[in-house]
Amino acid sequence: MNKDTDNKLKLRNIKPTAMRQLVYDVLSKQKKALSLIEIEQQFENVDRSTIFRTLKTFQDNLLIHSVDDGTGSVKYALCDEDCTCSLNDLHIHFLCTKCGQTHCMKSMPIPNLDLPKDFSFENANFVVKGTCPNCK
Amino acid sequence: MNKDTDNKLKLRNIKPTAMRQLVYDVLSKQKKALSLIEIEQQFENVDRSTIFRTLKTFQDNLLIHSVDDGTGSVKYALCDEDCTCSLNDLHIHFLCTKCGQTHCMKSMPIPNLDLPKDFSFENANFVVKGTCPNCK
DNA sequence: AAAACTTTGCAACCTGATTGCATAAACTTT
DNA sequence: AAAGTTTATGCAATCAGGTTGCAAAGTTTT
Repeated sequence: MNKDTDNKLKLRNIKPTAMRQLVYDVLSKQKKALSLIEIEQQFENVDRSTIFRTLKTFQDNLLIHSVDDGTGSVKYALCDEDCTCSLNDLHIHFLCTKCGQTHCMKSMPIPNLDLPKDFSFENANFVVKGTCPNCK
Repeated sequence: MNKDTDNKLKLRNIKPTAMRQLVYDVLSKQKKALSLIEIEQQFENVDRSTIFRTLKTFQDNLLIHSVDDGTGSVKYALCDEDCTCSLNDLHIHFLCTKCGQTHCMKSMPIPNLDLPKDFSFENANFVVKGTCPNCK
């Protein structure tokens, strides 16, 4: 029962159940973004749908954001504490084609775009693929 | 038996079977990118796996490119005639959140990026979401 | 036209995501 | 603190898109 985790959840108006604390802790221990399955594998006997719903709750409350990196499974990563999941918080994600890890490039915001007339910008998913420093 | 389609396929070293001509024609009639399922629905009695393999052949031979727009189904669109599916040919795709259509923004190349040291750039998928002119 | 290769159709399967429903746990209200 | 209400969890089942194995049909080569 981690007091710190507890607070992080409460700050986002998420009732800190045991399950949620566990999932939060898994995410916070990782620098990379994790898939539902990867999170599931961190536990022995936790049901997939529970984690699924936990992640949904987290995402609805802006505690985490998701990335579709094109590998077929959506990845999840903690947001920064001041994140509101709005345009300013969008950033590039990097998928290493060797180790398969997906990194949040929080220092690289999605670039500004001049969309053609009458196209509106709401959101964006920008995934760069290549080799990460570890696999170089 | 369309002579023109026939040539387009041959130019890419694809044997122009009836099936392939049909799939090509469906793609060329559309401005937007189409999913496997959407293509399947254009026909009465064509097997999904055949279309799947047709698309694979097309993609292997650089006749089409695919986009993962995050909707859960990969979309396919014809490449330009001079496309080599290399970095220069990468462009932004736009997913309209109202009509669900995915457009190739061929006039909008993927912007240049300064990746942190030791990250290499191989490829990128940049999908912008918003409202398209039709749905405005 | 026989042999060799390619394409197609069918059925089956896989994986990740998602839902329905019943039980369990946590809050509320009296 | 008991009864009632809401919320969270676990299990089983389902769904959708993607993908493969295999045999039949169609092509090409010899």
